[in-house]
Amino acid sequence: MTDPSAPRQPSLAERAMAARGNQAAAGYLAGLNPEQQAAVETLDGPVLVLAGAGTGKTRVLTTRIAHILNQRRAFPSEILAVTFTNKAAREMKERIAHLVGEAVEGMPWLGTFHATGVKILRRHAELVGLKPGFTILDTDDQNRLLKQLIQAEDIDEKRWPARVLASAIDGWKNRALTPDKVPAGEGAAYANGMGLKLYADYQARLKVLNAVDFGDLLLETIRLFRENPGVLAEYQRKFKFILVDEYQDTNVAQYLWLRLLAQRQEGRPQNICCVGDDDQSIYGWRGAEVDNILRFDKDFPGATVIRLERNYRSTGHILAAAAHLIAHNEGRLGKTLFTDGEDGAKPTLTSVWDSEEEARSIGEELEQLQRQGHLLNEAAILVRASFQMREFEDRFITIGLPYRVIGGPRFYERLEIRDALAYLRCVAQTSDDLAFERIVNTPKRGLGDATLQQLHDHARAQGVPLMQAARVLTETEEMKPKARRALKDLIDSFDRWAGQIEAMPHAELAQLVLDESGYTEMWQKDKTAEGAGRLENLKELVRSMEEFENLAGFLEHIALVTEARGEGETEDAVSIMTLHSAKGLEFETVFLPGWEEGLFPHQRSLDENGRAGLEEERRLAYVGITRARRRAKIYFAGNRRIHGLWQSTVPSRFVNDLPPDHVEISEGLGTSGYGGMGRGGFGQSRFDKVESFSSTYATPGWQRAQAQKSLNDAQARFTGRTGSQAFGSTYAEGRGGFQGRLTDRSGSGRTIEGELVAKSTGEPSRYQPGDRVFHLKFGYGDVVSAEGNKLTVQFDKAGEKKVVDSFVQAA
DNA sequence: TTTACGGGGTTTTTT
DNA sequence: ACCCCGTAAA
Repeated sequence: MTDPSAPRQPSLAERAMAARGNQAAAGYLAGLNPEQQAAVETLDGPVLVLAGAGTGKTRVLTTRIAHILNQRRAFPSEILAVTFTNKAAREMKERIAHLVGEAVEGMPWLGTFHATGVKILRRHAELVGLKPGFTILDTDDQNRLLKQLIQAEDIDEKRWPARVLASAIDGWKNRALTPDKVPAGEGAAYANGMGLKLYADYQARLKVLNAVDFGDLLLETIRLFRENPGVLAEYQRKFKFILVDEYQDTNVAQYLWLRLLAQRQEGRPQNICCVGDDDQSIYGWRGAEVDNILRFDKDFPGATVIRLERNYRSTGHILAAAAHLIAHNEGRLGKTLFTDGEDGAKPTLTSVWDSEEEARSIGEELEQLQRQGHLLNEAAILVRASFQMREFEDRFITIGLPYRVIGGPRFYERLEIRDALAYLRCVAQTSDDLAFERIVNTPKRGLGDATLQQLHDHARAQGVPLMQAARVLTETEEMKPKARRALKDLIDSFDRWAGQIEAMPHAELAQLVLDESGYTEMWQKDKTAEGAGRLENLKELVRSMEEFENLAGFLEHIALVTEARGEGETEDAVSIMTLHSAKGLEFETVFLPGWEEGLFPHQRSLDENGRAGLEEERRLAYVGITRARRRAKIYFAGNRRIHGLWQSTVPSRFVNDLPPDHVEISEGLGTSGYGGMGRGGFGQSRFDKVESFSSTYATPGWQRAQAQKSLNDAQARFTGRTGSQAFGSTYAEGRGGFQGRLTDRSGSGRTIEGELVAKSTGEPSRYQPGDRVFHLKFGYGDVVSAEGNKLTVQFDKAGEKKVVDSFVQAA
């Protein structure tokens, strides 16, 4: 192992080359610390860069590529750089462009594992029994295909859902297990031993359909390499340098894929550089093997290991808290982050009564920060599970605080988008059976199961695609006249559209297809909020197509990319997302709610993976804290509604993993919280007082809460609040008859909201009771009352909600 | 073709 | 408690 503090002196030749009149040379290395510089300049042999959170990982990766190019060690086309997500690939590309300009355009091998896999596979498709135009199935296609196979085997779909099998197959593929390699025991687990057979059937069916799923993009490439050493050698020679981002997230298949490409050639070790952080491995549940990073130097003997521990992101106390927390994990390579920066504010720890108070507190802290000039864009709420998001959304809608939910349903996975894409796939490739099946009766054309079955039978008998079968059958008398006419119309339409591919811009063609097929109309008839939203999405889809060369190019792109290109999110809004999707991001202020046993660490993680599960959860906590630059705010509630039931909860063990010296116990909302909300009247005996209403709260949750009082007192000891205080403010609010009364009491609370609202619009409400309005999230509804800018609306679907009028439009 | 009911599930997510 | 899905019945 090379001592990172003593970077290798460049050879004379290297220095001469570097001096070759390149001004940028000095520039790109200048701002690096010694370890980063070593990571950039150690070009020969295997290198593992253990990059802690916020230590400049991406910078090292991109600078290293710039350095390779600058040193003329390889052409841009000879560098393989792989990431996990498109987002990471995009970011890397942008940052390299920053360093080396146009040269990045010559880097065709910078991309995700899967995109790289497709690229290789398309070139050699015939060698693995595919045709070059093979389609890439997504999860949905996969499920429908599996469902067919399950039905064919007469297996009870209820007991053995297709998606369970899909995820089993996925898991096998993550571990590079082809049907012949699956351990017998595992193969038997599904449907009394049918699992393995179904997996094999599925693979056979994919071949017939000339299709692959995501897992195959890697597995088939591995097979290609193994069965064709010549092809492998070609790529091994081609890739002079290999760089891998987030190495701790690689699964077995990706690992094998990399190993094949990185095999030593002619006795020389390969120039592979993997960057990762074992402490940020949070995807074990989807097949990531932390082990890959832990045993890197065994896989690549003589590897240089460089640790990046100087953190440029967070203040001292935040780092100390994160470091102390993660130190509770065993089985890590061990890094300790440090900073030369200021200590800053200590992370805060706040105990709240329930999730509602949690949302209210965070909302008020956000408003307070905003008044101090803090951008909402620079704040994020990171939750363990997505159901936690709703509470925040509800609260923020009520107080009119702009927010953004990151990572909801993906654009291309939405029903309407998938339908639209299926139409386009059929236009582009008449043999795409899965796409055809999807839209044959969408919108309803009276082409039901019976017709489809007929098509299937014929198609299978003749060995032709469904659309071809349909073409033949409509020429005969075998079908009912009604179905026959409908089907004929559809086929004719597809012929017509396909004839237009060359003749008109593909975005226009898409619009034409959607309109003429009746698909647009189908959603226009749907008057719910959903319908309107879906039409919006369809418009967005057509718009986004313009960025692509042609229809085929567009379809290839979306098969690999699940996110829509983000419209410039310009509005200042707080982000709400899961801890998982926060990896790689950073914010000035980070709120970490829900630190309770069972939720975080999640019970299921503990149940299913025991100690390993716990450690992964703890890494998740570590990821959460290290997202913060200046403020990290941790919360735990004493009660939380889970699956609709109130459950009393115990603070997370991670709370106790934090170093007391670096954490500040927060008094909740300070003055604006208990006192400021005008509930001071409850005073010291708040608990007793509420208790006297206990008949009103004779819910199981409340009873449990009372039984839990001693536990809460224990919490209170930790938070420095008395037990009764820990019971918090408003159990009653939002529940039945006390709502009005407590709302009245909270006059000062309304003032806070009033200020905010006044700031945002300054106008009296444009709406009156009885007005029909539309809300993006809740759909259509009638205004019940209007008070300033705040409306109470009875929504058709979502029930009565308080919203700020700028969130709705007249309907 | 729509609607009503029952049943099952309810952590994290990419490609 | 709620939501999604699929099936059965109108």
